Amino acid sequence: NYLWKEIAFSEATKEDEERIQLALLSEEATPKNGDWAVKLGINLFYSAILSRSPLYNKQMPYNSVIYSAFGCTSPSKPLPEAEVLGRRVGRQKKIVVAGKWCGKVWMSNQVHPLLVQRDLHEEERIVHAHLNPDEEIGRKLESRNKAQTASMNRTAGRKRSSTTQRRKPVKKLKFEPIEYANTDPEASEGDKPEPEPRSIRKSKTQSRPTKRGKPEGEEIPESGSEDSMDDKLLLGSWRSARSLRPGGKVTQKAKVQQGAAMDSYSDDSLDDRYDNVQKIRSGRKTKPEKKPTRKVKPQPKEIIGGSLNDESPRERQVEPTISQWQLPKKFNPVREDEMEGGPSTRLRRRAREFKLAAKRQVTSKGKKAPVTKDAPARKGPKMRLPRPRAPGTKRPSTSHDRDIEEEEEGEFVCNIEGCTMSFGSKQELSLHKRNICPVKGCGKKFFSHKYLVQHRRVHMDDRPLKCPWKGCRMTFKWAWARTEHIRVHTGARPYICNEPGCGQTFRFVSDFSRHKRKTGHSAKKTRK
Amino acid sequence: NYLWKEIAFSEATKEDEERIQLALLSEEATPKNGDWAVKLGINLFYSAILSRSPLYNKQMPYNSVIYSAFGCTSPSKPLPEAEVLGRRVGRQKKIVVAGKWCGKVWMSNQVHPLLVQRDLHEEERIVHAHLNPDEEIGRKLESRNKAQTASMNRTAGRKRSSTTQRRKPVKKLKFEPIEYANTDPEASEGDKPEPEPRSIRKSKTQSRPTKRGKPEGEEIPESGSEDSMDDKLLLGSWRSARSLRPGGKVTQKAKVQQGAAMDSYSDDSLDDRYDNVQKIRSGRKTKPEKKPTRKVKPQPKEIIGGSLNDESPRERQVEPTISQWQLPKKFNPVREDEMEGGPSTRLRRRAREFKLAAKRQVTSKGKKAPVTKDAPARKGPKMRLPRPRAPGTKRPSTSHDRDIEEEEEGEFVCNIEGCTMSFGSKQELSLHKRNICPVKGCGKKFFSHKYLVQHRRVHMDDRPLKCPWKGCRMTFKWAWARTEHIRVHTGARPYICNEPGCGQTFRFVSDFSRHKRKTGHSAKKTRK
DNA sequence: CTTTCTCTGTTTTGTC
DNA sequence: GGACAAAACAGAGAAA
DNA sequence: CTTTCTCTGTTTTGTC
DNA sequence: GGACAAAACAGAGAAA
Repeated sequence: NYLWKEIAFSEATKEDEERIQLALLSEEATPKNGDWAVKLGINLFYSAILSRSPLYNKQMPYNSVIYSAFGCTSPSKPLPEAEVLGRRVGRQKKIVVAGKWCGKVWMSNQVHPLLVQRDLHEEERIVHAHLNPDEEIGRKLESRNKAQTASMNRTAGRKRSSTTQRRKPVKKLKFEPIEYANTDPEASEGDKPEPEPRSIRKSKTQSRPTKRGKPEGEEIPESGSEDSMDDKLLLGSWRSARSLRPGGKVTQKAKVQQGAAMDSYSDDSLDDRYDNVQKIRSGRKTKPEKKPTRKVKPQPKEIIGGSLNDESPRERQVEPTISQWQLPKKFNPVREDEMEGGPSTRLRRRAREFKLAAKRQVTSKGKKAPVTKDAPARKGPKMRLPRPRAPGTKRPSTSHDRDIEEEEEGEFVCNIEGCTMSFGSKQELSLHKRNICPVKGCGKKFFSHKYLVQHRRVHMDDRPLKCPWKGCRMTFKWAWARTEHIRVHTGARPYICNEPGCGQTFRFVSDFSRHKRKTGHSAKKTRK
Repeated sequence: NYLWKEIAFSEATKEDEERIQLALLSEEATPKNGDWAVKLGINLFYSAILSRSPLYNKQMPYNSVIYSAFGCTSPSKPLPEAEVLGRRVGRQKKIVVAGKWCGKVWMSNQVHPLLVQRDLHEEERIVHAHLNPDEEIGRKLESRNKAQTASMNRTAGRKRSSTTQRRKPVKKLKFEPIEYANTDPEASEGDKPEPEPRSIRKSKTQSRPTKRGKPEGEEIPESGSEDSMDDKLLLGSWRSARSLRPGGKVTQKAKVQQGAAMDSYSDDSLDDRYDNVQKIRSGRKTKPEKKPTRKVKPQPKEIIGGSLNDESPRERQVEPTISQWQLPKKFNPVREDEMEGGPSTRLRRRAREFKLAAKRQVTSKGKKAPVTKDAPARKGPKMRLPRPRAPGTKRPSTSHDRDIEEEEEGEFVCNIEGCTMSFGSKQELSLHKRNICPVKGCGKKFFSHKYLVQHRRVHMDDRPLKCPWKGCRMTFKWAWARTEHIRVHTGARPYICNEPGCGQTFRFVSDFSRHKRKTGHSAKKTRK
């Protein structure tokens, strides 16, 4: 029973604004909509509703404009139009560093570029400049309909019934969402690794070798440093065949280059790099590989003694000592765990699962594996000081010292297809060949042997993928985690429910998938 | 007017506990003490007081035992003795992941090993196992006085008057604090770099070359990969002479190795690695190098256009685009800044200083520096795709892609003593030689030319030093920051005021130094 | 105001 | 179609 | 319970 | 003593 006016928000009177504010309180006003803005990844109404809750204002970085327009202030005291030539004034107490902390606080100062108020020309430029993968499609829309986008934030707050398209882009918008919802073409591109000049991808040339799974000519050091690129991070009992085969010893040179590829964004590039994993010492029982808690376990005396006795003032390093504190599980003498092959499910079970898996773990604990005797005590110094050096020479700097453990161990090499992993004990190799992670306390079983290699990163501390956002310190083990994380910065909500009349948007696959599961919406895939 | 009982806390009656609780509320009960516990880095009384404030319980990770004993619960309802064989039960809702986030939340679940309750034998083992640099001296004390430590948390809550030493360690404790206060011998060791096999330290052999500051025989690629180790991170206009001289071009190989030394803990090892810095384009005015804000600046159209036009679906990368969003300052056409040499103070001025420095910055903006023309537009694609590659070959994975910028630019090489830096413009070199940071918006002046090289890391996003704590993701640019951060985990408070009767402890130099400044305590240095 | 903690330019310490 | 890598999904799950 | 966001084992998509 | 690197200091300053 109200005749909707069609005016730009900037021209709205106080009365209009009050009416908008009231509309937001209405019961019928559900936060799901089919607005075209949603198709761009911005649910204005939804955001406006949330903006009125003090709980959520920090969680809407990209919605600061909406927030200032429809936020918690009482309708009678409309917020000042805070936009001056694209800069917001006031409001924020202090200019928050972008990415100082990549948490809620951090985000509260960012504005989605599509929401930045400015004149149309500037708008176009910024939109172009600020594109990111998740907004790619949005940008295409944008360039076709600048005027619309520029005035976008003035159309917020209308009722759902008025959200059907009133401007030119109508038809295009109707079609675009399909692509927009599920493709991040450039994010994918961004994750592409720098191809190794030649020698890295040789796994392709090795067509199912039946014995030892190792192609010939592999260790030819033709390309020198590049060739040893993926022999980095030689942690513990797993290591790549290449570093192993030539002499059974990893060269110092290879060690120096360990960190070389640390920071490529490619998920896959990890595969080559994670050719090593946390050390497993079958002679000692370890705690389940779960996050350390404050519980401190008693530890065998002689081990600690050995570690401490090593301290010559010059040679002793801080990391090994600290590591021992951090990782009491490593030396945990408790022996009640049993292993009989880990679980194998489509989905992870976490935390609780770990404990169970740990119980099931490790059958033959009596037999000592080769070369595992006094390793723990010698570990620190050994790994930090590969060999005595002349005074005045620098040690080659190894990367991620805390993650690197010595690469002695017996040679139990996997002979499966393209697999080049080796282990310190027959048992570990056996588990590995049955697609079971041999890490103590893990014991998970996988459908794919290939994945087993990637799985190792779960047990390592390295997080080689970095958020590309300036100043953001977030790091990741998985490319997908990074891909989705970036949306925290961009504010993109690329998942849009196709259900007629729903139009809910989601920033993360997981939430979209839950939505579909619960509501039954969008049974068919949005994409293709 | 109360006769102090000397009983173990575990044997205290409810009445005793109530009395203790009340004592904590007393006005005379000041949080500074000279208790022996303080000498061990733990101020029990102080902690007990703080533990009663809900504001602080999260900030006392290492004090959870104290917290549960003297915390906020009302005296009439004494907390359950929550320690069972060294594991705390109840209280904590869930086992918090150690280091999932290295913030307040993270720490709230840790217990200082010296506070863990268990039998004496276990205690000894744990204390040894959990040593960290800052606790080194404490450990020595500890091993001499096990019994004392084991019962430590039962002696809390007494009045100050009773804190003078009642047990054997008295005399030793009187002497130890001197060393304990200021030395972290092992933390220092931990930060030692891995020395480069030979070629890195050659700056020593180059004794004050007068022209171009470059020793002969430098570019001999004898040690191959090791030699190029410190030519990593060739960002922008600064780069090391070594990568420059051999051919004026950085080899792809060198690039591949960029990340190699990323994670050594050495502060100094950074020096060799940070031979490059953010790109400065003298042809364009940039914003002061300060943390990005949400303000989005209008940008020159042609630049954006150039950037966007580059997008072939395969070649376009995500990082460059995002970088442009993140770094609008890079393209900021505002031209009001002036440069006339930065400030030179003993202490940093931050934030505000930046703005001032920016104003003073950059004198000769009219002259175009060589080779700076269209760099911005081409930057992204160029740096991501050093050259066309055959399909199917991987790109060499560069580390920290977001930090790397192309290394074209003119050759303005510093000829100062051991300096090997080069710049894209005469102006930049000139500033550099006057010990002024040529980064736009910085312009700080330094006392030491050497430090200028280290200073570059301030302008880079890389944080190659990692917290060695298991699971902690904190990263640092400065070794000292890391060294002090580790105390967050260990709970160590190695700074102890020597003023008779004061005995206050501090975890960070800064706080200690403020204490001394304000109180006049400990005018003479604690250490030697 | 407080406490906790990080950043960084200069000073101090340590080593050769 | 096959093989393979890259990307995405879909759940679990932590945190507030 | 909610929303926001990360982790990871498997599935889907893309490329050759 | 000198030169140099490594460590520490001492302030600023952010955050709660």
